Amino acid sequence: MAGKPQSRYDELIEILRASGLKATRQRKAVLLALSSSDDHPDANELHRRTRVLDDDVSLTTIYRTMSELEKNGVVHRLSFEGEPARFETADAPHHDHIIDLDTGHVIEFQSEKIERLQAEIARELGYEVVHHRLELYCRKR
Amino acid sequence: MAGKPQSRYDELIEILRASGLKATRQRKAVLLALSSSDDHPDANELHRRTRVLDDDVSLTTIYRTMSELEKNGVVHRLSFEGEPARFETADAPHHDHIIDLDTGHVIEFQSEKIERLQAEIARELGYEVVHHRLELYCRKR
DNA sequence: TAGCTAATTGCAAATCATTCTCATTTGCAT
DNA sequence: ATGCAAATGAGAATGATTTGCAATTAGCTA
Ligand SMILES: [Mn+2]
Ligand SMILES: [Mn+2]
Ligand SMILES: [Zn+2]
Ligand SMILES: [Zn+2]
Repeated sequence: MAGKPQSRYDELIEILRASGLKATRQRKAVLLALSSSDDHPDANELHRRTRVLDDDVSLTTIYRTMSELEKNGVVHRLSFEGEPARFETADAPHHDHIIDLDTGHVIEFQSEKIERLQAEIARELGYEVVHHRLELYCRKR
Repeated sequence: MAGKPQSRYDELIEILRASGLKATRQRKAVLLALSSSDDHPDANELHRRTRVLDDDVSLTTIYRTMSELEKNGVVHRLSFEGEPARFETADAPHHDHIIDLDTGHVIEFQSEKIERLQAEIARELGYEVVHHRLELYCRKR
């Protein structure tokens, strides 16, 4: 019986185990790299960041790990217009994104009202929202 | 001086001309195929439908025409999770989409409230919404 | 109507992101 | 320490979309 995780490192191992995955050297590095990121890296960028921590992790493993963790709700896959997929850990509370069309910067926001309206609209049509995607492509005013 | 378009056919020609494009046999066929569709075909499906009208149009031209018309706001490109891009004419009033996760069916909806909230949120952050994307991935309840 | 020319087209090759194959390695339960 | 299913890296494969280029054509002008 495992006790409470004693360190960040043990925490990562626990997250992986909880997802039914072996806590490999590579996965620990990828997950540490992603959870240390406060932005939304794509696979290549995440690969670069992971290599800083452990230089022997392949891009293939980045993709595989993201897919596995996505299945288990540990990470979210974002796909903005015409760009390769980006990733973020799913530990922060739900939010949606504003994409600055000029700079490419991504800003997060939350709107309880919008969330409620979405559910309402779906319900009226006989549906229940499993998940959704809301992106605002904007320009500074 | 061109008068009012006399037929559906002339209408298409006019739309193309207004976009600064030559009204080629191929483009007329693609645009007719798309504007006759009441769903959201992807490039291959649109290619099939176009060939019914004119059997000599390449898939490349489908892609090129969609890109040109998208630039001119005549068509919208939709990209749902993990699927190839789909297209729709931009003549209908703005709406967003519900994707039935079980059947793949796409349902359209409009919510003036949500649209307003989006603009409001962006404004508060110093932005103005150029366009957005709202997709509800749902299941029947 | 004929001729001109830049725009357009089809085809094949190229790109790009992502996935798959498979031989080799490794985590971890016993 | 041992065994084996799971995981990994390298490279090939895939699928959607774009691009290069030589041949064709729309839409002027004369
Ligand atoms: Mn985010
Ligand atoms: Mn639609
Ligand atoms: Zn949301
Ligand atoms: Zn909308």
